[in-house]
Amino acid sequence: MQTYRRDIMAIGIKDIARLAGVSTATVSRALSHPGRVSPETRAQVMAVVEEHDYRVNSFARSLRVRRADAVLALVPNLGNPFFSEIIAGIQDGLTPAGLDLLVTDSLSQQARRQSPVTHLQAARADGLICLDGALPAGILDDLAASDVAGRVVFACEWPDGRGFPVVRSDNRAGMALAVQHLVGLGHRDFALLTGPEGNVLTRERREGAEAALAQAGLSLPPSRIAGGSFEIRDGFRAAGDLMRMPSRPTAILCSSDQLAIGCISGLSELGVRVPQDVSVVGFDDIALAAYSRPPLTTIRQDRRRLGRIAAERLLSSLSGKPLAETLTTLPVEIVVRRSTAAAPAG
Amino acid sequence: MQTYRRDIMAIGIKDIARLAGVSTATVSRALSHPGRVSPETRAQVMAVVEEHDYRVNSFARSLRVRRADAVLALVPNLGNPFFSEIIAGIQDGLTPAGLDLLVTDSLSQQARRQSPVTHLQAARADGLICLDGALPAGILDDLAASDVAGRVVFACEWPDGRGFPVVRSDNRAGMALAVQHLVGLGHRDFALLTGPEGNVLTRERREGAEAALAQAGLSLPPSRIAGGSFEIRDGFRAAGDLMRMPSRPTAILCSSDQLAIGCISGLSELGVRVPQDVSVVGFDDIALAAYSRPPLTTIRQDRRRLGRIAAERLLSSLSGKPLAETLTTLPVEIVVRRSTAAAPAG
DNA sequence: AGAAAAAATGTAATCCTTTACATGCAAACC
DNA sequence: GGTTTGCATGTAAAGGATTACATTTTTTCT
Repeated sequence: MQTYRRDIMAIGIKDIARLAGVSTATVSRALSHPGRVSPETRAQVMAVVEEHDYRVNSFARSLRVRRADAVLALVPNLGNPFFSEIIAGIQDGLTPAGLDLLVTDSLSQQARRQSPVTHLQAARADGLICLDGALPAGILDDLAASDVAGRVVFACEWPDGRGFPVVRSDNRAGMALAVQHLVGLGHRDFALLTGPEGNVLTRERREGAEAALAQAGLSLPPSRIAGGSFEIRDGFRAAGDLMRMPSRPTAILCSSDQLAIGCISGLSELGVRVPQDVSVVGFDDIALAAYSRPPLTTIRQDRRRLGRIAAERLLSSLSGKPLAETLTTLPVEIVVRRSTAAAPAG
Repeated sequence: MQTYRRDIMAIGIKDIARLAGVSTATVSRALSHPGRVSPETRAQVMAVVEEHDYRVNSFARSLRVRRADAVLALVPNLGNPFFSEIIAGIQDGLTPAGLDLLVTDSLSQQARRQSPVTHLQAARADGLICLDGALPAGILDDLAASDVAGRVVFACEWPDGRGFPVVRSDNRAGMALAVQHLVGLGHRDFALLTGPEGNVLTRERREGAEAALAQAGLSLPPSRIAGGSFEIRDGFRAAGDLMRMPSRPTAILCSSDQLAIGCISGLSELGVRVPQDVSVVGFDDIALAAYSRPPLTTIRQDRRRLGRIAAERLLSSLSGKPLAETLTTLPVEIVVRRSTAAAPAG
């Protein structure tokens, strides 16, 4: 329990009013609606404001105007650097509108046994951008409740069949691009490294891969599917599992760059050469992808843009504009580097 | 300019009071000081609160108690994943105390032409954890002003000679560890990849390297110092520069893992083998370090712990406890992997 | 010049809680 | 039994801004 108390406001609007010889209403107007006071008065007020370095108390202001001018971003796990770029994009989208950004992760929310909805209900944030598609049903019910409807958008990940507005990358198309690239190089024998069970991205990327393979007359037997998280270490582990199989794939589709890098690391340990023996493609195009050894062929998704668009969507939803479309799908592209090559003969 | 306005609070303390048949004072006490109301009354109030899912309006509350229950973290650049782990640590430190976390980066602060001090003065946050050691002098002056004194702590980076409380890793010792390791492997010819000019970490790590080399009777001529940022691409570039020199170093000290990974990537492009021809050591031990090729020998700093301790320091400073020490230096350790080996003969 | 319209400013209510102080009432004491 | 003490609760005053409405001053128009 906190016990401190700060004299946060040394000086208030009343003091400014007194010093400038006007009423508090005029001070308020001079600051928020400069056009509605005479130039002389404004100058006079501003001089006093500057001199004393006065700032409006945002609590009093928010209380009165019933607006927080802040948005909450909920990340599954703050420690995961994957999200930082999206957060930066959200910040980009919020800054021009003058909104602040609050950040929490699902883990610490649970630790405090509170739902992100609390923040909305407690009026601390005007809206929520949720990067966690795996929220418990109870929380999703809360989010769907009328009093927060129109104040939530999901980005990157999303929960199924709930009808929330979503901004995401085209995960299916991404995997299709990867498959087409590899098929073009003569690969016929594929494996897939998936993300965590139950995750939407895992599912979409798997389905995208399967659809594109089917199109090429190929299929993905269960024995060729490994993974279980987006983390490096599971890519490393999965590489081992895959190579222990009697027949080996020549191409490995990874659901994240981290998986791909771990996978390549694991393959190297086993003496398997990338791309001569096995081609590997990642997903995301994180900064390191271009500099790992070998440089990683991957699917680029513009995470920063994704964050920015999510923020913009939320903003327009907050200002009452109906959303043109509830599902926004951003294009992805393939970046061919050197972790993929023609399938080995035989 | 925002124009929306939300009926953020559907239901207020007055409604709860009416429905429970008590006064607002009693409702408030039932929620914040449960011991000060009779068990029956409390149960009755709680029932109504639960039923209507009431949350106190945090603005009204903060206005009254003059406390935000939130802390602002200022990052140089939100897009840089290096900071995510520190942020997670800060969250860890804040959560038990029930404080929220606001995040901004220096870039968007500048874009909005406002200083982080604004947030403190506007009472939006009780304290500031600053991860940016390169703030302009004007802002540092503001931070040093009496009304925010005791509400700021620097973490990871810090400004020089200002006397702010700082939590940091032992950068000098880290570099010394790296040098000793390499000297032990027979290396005599060193190069250093530095971070951005003017950065404290750049300076501390350079000085640490130079001191440790001096101790071993070695030195670092200016021609052996390259870099200029912590980014991968500069590591890549610097590798090229270094290898174009008439005589080549056998060991490269990098001021970040990103530099090291870029450097190894650049060396590989040039056909220089790591660690057979050149040993490379990084700094930070980011997640990828263990899985890059070759796995990176590096200096581990516990970023999460650093964030947590910074948060705890701030918290105790906010509650008026005088800080035992203004400078907290966390230990680092060397993690030997496979990017370092005995110096090549001759 | 006088009336009407527009602009500038002021007064005071309002946003929602918390909490100092007052009140009432029951238990504890001598 | 009559004070004293202590608990449970209520009343009402902050807390610092915004803004509807009222008022005054200035401009514009005929």
